[in-house]
Amino acid sequence: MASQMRKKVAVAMSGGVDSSLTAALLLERGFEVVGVTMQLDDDFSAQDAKSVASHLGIVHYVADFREIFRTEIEDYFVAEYLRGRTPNPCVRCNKKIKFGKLLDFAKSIGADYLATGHYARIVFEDGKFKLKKGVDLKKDQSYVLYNLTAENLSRIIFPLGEFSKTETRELAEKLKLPVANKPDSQEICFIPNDDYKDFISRRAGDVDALKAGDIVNTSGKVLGSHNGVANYTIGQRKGLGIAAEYPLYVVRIDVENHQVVVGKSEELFSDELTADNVHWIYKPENFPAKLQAKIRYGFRVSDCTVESFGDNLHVTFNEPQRAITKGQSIVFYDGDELLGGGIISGQ
RNA sequence: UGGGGUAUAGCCAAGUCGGUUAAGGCACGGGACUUUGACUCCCGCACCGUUGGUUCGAGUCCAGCUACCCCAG
Repeated sequence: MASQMRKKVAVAMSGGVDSSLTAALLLERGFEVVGVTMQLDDDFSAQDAKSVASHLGIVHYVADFREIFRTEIEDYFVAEYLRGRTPNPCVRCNKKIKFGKLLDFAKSIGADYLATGHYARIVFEDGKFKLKKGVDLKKDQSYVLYNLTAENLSRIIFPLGEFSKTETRELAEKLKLPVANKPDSQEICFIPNDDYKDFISRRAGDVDALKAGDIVNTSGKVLGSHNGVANYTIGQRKGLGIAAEYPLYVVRIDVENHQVVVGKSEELFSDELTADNVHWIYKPENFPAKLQAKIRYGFRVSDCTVESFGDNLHVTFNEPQRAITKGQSIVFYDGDELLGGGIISGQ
């Protein structure tokens, strides 16, 4: 009888500790677990994931997402930088790939759920699934998940949301997972050598945004030169090469004039911004709405007032925010619950 | 080619009445942090223009040289 069948869950296995432990935990909970590793580029190895899968005795698949990853993530990543913006590829990948394409794949192989090693929680409360911050606030990854839908939440499991990273490692050790001591992944997964500027120039070729120009202060005085506006981001300090009395930061990127504008740290603050590409898991019933928001991953939340204008949002912060950056995501919370977010379009 | 001034790390700049290890900031390099880019934090980074001299001892005094700056021509 089908009703006697165990629930089947597909676990996104990167080969790291988090996703490996995720699979192990779900197995312990009695799920039928299958592992899926996404192939995102040509230089790819599912070696670790396969060895973990075999260690756990589960079926393992490789899903070839190279093409969609290239067009939806890599191309987007490059295009945004060329516009003088700073994209967050992980946010988009979660939307388009992990909880888009991969979730579809999971369904296609008959899985009831998709599980990942994210540090965030899905809680059933008040008759609905809510996305909440991970218990370990230092490690909380809910920020990159704001594009999930309420419907998605009912099909996703984040077993690590209740754990701290240390607990994860200890458990992985205890379960003798082959990757228990593997270092955390970092940087942009599709960029080798950690050199995203090189990646952009190789992909973009000979374009204006990669041509040299002036670095100027807010009064327009030329202080130095840069090798392409696409190589800078708001709030950046390193790499300007300009000796001054105080540290200089990028305060504006002027693609039109090929200029990078720098100024003092104080000049980076603003208490408002606009956002588009807005997505609500649960849209507030009334606007303006008093919420908390994060301007970037790994940052603290700040109280703010959100107004909605058609497809756009206007956000006013109680406290000025430093280095509001176009292309980055602003994510809204009501306490521990993530309600939605959008992409910063201006300030 | 008369007079005056200054010469300390890539840049700016402290260096007392000469005395073990030459402040600091910026920049730069390395590391930590990090499923984005950044920020932040930690560590590193000078034989004091040059040549002699005076001193137990000189970046710190004296002289020559060199460079630059200013005022005069």
